[in-house]
Amino acid sequence: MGRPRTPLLDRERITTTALQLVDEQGDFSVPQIAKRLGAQTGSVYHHVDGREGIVELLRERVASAIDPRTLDGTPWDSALEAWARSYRAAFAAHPKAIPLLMTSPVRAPRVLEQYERAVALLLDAGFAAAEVMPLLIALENLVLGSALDLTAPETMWELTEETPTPRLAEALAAVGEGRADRAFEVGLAGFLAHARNLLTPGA
Amino acid sequence: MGRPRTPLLDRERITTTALQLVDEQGDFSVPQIAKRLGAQTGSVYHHVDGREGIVELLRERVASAIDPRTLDGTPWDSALEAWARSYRAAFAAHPKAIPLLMTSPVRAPRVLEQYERAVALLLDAGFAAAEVMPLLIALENLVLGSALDLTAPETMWELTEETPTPRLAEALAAVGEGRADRAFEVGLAGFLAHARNLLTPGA
DNA sequence: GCCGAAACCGAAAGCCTTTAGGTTTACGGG
DNA sequence: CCCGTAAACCTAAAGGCTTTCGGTTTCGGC
Repeated sequence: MGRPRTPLLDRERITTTALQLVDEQGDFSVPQIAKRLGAQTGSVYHHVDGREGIVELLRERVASAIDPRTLDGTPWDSALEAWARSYRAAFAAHPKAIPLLMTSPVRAPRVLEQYERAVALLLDAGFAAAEVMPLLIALENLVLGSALDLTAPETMWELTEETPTPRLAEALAAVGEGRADRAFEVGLAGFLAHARNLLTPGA
Repeated sequence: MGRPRTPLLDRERITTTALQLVDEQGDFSVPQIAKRLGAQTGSVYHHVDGREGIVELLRERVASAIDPRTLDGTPWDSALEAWARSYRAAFAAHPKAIPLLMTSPVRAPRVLEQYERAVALLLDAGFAAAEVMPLLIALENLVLGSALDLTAPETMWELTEETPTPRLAEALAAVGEGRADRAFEVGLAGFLAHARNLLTPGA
């Protein structure tokens, strides 16, 4: 006991282990992390700001896969589309983490910076200040919502025989594998068309 | 002790108390419910299928405010729009319940029936079977996402002084009060336009 | 070589979910 | 009217979680 010769814990390893647990189970706990890293539960708290702090580390880790250069592209709508796709791909790589990340406020600097740049992109494109956030929020809802769908169909609707829903079952069967992807494409196309029309009506 | 002359607990009262707690705190626990109803924790489990069962009761309760007659309207796009607004209003009445309801599968018969009828509406309108679910999922994402925004601005982004985000702050200030509502309107308009164009291209 | 800081352990408080067995009351059939 | 069964509640407990606190050993800078 006492301080070990080579450290057992650090923020990197804690984050990696937490993400592994989330990918496997859809959730994590501090004792689980400690056990996998061969340490005691309490020791984790020396490196991290409580459970919420670990969630924030997960957010940074997942969001680090978003390519910020997409926001440098032109024209603005192509840049926004590329950003949305990169955003979605990052979260799609860890679909089970999405419920965890959607329900707590965004504190992570990396993520806030991306939004700062997205706001700048739209303002520079000529959107009114009051229009920008509604657009970005709508886009975020689209990205996260459709990424949430990636956690298997059964996760969202649980069809039972007591409640017959033949046409719902039919529609679910018809769309097949790429269900979540198609919902994303549908939503994204609609969003971009509407945004373009907002900027230059009837163009 | 023993069986009381007049019952302390039933599913109705448990649901109502749970919803009160969620409206106040954004969450509930079984001991909290029991305490408010003057019973012991374990007794609640005689009426309800565990914590998950209470969540499902909450879903039914909240969703019961959705007006199913909206889906009977014509034309299909007006009906869908009315349904989306009613759907959103129901969840907007209990914004803090949304994180709880978004992360667990839908089992509630009342809710499944609504989806069954929405599918029927779109199929009868002429949409291809494979198109229906992507559309409904996109709409659901829009409704729940923008309803989630209603839980106060601070809940979503926590701006700190260490990470300067002037233009994000500017955009947030510019949109002001009705932020979530505007995001919904923007998203809904875009969605409907896109759906109409899917059915009759270029009309 | 010393001393403060860092990293870990052990233990504990206080919450939670869920199950099990015991006790009293209500209700329906004989 | 009586009696047995089922319902509704309580007490108790197991096992998990988050978080804090004090103690112990090791590292690193001076």
